[in-house]
Amino acid sequence: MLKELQEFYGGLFEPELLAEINEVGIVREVPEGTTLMEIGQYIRSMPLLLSGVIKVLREDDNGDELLLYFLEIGDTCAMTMTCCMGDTMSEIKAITETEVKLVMIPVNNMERWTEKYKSWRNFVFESYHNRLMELLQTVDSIAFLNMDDRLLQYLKNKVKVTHSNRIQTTHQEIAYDLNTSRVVVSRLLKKLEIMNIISLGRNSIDILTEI
DNA sequence: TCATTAACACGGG
DNA sequence: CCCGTGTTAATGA
Repeated sequence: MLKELQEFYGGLFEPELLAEINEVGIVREVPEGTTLMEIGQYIRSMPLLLSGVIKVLREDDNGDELLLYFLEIGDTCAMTMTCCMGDTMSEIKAITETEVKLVMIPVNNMERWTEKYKSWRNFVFESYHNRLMELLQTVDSIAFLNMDDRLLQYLKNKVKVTHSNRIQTTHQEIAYDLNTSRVVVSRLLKKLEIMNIISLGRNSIDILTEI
């Protein structure tokens, strides 16, 4: 039995299901910055996240991207589940934010597990629910918040998923995620620095206070 | 008013 | 030198 699987999903799944996951799952270690899923791509296996962070994006025709949410340990991709069942294409793009370790589960197990294991059904429903909630929060922030607050929420989110007060990224990268320009990001970050909320460095942002 | 775009200078690796 | 950063001017929504 995989150590991480037992550790993180042991309390969630029945031993029998864990054993099945262990049997059919393929462990993959993926470096940072790898595209796991493209828009329009068909999905053949479902990932269970063991460690690391995955960034989920929406992309328009021009290639402009917008961050939807992050996936952490214990999360799975909700889009994958619908895609697997209905044999449809992915509507989103997924990139590894950090180095990631995951278990790939072939889709043909989905249906059987959903019938057989209560814990699996719950997990799927819960994942759906969580993703939907995160998505709603993102929609809210775009609809109701101005860029200052969106940026703050973004930073806060980053701190949460990376478990670090130092964010390693460029202003341009943030601008892409929030679908705005670097000038704005630089200006707002500078403002936050003057307010002693953050400290800026090259390729890094330190969060000084609890946001 | 505020975002975007283009342009430029500064400086660290 | 290259790249990330900070700023400004012009333009538009």
